[in-house]
Amino acid sequence: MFDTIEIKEVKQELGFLVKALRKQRGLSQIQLAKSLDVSRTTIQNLELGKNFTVDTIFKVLKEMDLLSQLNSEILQAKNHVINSKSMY
Amino acid sequence: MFDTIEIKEVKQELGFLVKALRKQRGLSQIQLAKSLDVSRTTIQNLELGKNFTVDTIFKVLKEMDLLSQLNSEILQAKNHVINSKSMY
DNA sequence: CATAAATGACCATTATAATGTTCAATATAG
DNA sequence: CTATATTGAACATTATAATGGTCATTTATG
Repeated sequence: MFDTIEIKEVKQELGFLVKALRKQRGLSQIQLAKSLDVSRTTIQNLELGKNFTVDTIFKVLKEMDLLSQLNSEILQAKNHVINSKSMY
Repeated sequence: MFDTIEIKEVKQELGFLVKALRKQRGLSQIQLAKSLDVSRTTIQNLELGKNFTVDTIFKVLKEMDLLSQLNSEILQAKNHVINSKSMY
């Protein structure tokens, strides 16, 4: 019913987002990698939708000033769970 | 200025969210792990805010019917980048 | 156009996430 | 309370993400 979307597709979309954010700031993969203290290969794999760790994507989001927003949405989702009765 | 929040803290919050979602559905770590085809240790590390891969958290979000929502927010963020002029 | 910069791809090595197990501490149920 | 289930912790092993390098292709620049 819900979430027929594939994990692979979401990873690819996330990669496209990172690439767009990076280009918006006029950074090359090497420049971004250095500022995050990761390798260019890691940035490349992230942008191409391969598997990667939350540390990697969170470093990017923090650099792009999006980490606080994500945290807020996590807290919001958590409160939603707490305030709703279980249907299970 | 922005995003003084720490990566470690966001990982912990994400772990709390997963734990809340799991308990809402009345599942044990073992039950969730089996349904996602991962080990209990992986679920445990996720809930305790250790490092983990996007595959792991995306499997959880898909099981909890939250993956489509995340994908929508990624697309929204991407469109926001595209439609805004670069300040850099 | 020519030249330089950036990216995608590939590969060997290293670091670490994932697995599977055991055990003590907690929480839950009877 | 007692018994059972669940969870946090620690560990060795395995799988794989991260690294650093090269090279061909693509993209930007003069």
